[in-house]
Amino acid sequence: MQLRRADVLRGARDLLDAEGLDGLTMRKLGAALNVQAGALYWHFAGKQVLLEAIADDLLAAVAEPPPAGPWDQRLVTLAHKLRQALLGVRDGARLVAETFVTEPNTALAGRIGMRILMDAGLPAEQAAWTMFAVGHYVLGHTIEEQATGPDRDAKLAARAEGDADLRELATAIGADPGRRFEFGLGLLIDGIRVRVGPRTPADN
Amino acid sequence: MQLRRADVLRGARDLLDAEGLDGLTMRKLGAALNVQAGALYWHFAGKQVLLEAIADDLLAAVAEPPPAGPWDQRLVTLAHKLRQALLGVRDGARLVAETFVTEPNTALAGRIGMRILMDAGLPAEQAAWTMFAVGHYVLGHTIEEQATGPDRDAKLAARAEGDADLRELATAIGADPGRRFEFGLGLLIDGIRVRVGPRTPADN
DNA sequence: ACCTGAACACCGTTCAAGT
DNA sequence: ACCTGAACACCGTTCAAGT
Repeated sequence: MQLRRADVLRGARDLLDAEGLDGLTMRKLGAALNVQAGALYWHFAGKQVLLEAIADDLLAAVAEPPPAGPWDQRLVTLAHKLRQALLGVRDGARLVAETFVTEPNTALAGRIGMRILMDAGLPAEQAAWTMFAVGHYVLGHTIEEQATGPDRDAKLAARAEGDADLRELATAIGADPGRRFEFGLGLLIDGIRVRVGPRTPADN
Repeated sequence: MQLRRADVLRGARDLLDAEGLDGLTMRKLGAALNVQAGALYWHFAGKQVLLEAIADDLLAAVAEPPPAGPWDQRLVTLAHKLRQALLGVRDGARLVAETFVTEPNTALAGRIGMRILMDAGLPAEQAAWTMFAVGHYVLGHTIEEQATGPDRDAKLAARAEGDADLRELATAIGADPGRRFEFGLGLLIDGIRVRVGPRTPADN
């Protein structure tokens, strides 16, 4: 049974989950698919291209617009879908960060967010810049969230000895990432609201 | 003349600027310092440790608090210093993203931001979470900003054919990164203001 | 204390040759 | 059309041995 492009993609995702981004090598991927490493180059032009394909695959779920509703709710939904997409595979955020806006689906996600904000009354440029800000926040947050901290929290805690502020910081980073994400997203939404103007009853 | 730890660090930074993160290898670094690659392991336990040292070095400038003043102004100053620090070397943001909160100076920067916000009246946990959000935004933005787009803008522009929204997005990403950064930071600041409460004359 | 030389176990990528 | 085998030019890391 022959290898198809989709098989390579799925194998790469599995290997990524198992070994992390640094452990994902063409040779291991070949072995996992019972094929020589060189054979992969028939399906993908190079490792970089393969990584981009995985990244784009990951973001496919973000390519369709959230259901109608008030702009802030729609935007929150979009941001959550983006985070969930990045969390869909180990080191997903780092992977996307290294290929970023190149892929079709990233652009589509940006397009959708822009529409939401333009419908809310923002001019095109502001809408675009706002989406960049939201995207950057989500990406930064998720990279940190996925940074495997086997010793990370311990290291920070060790350094926090005798420094009340650092102790507080260490505790805060140990909190549920989902709630932290929500909080930061709320800051952005409130900031956007200042520019959009308060909701009117007509928005429903 | 013997090699000192600081020489290795400086050499690594120079090589990073010249070759980028992917081009920074122990062997090339050795060659640049007129030394065998193995010799570097006397000064640093491994490449990872060296990278972390560069990252921490980069963030040293952020470790001291901005001058007194209104909280929003101080926070903006801090965020700018952070961005400038990451821009201090090629791929600086990606580098820091891969080692993140582990380093002393990152923690110190967080501590400083926390103090600013607590002085402004925020409870400790909210102050910490707010700083994470600001940090994640800055990191995400700067990663994108440094993503060498030799073809990136061109790729996006090509895909934008016949899609007015995508064209708008492509134009917006071509804008001055500094102004884009400012805009997104402004969103966050405004969001924080909602929680801190409006400035009073006593803040000066 | 600091470095060399040489090895070990890996990489990504290419490409003739096979089927 | 799809893959093997084998090579090429690299990696990070270790470690005896030198000075």
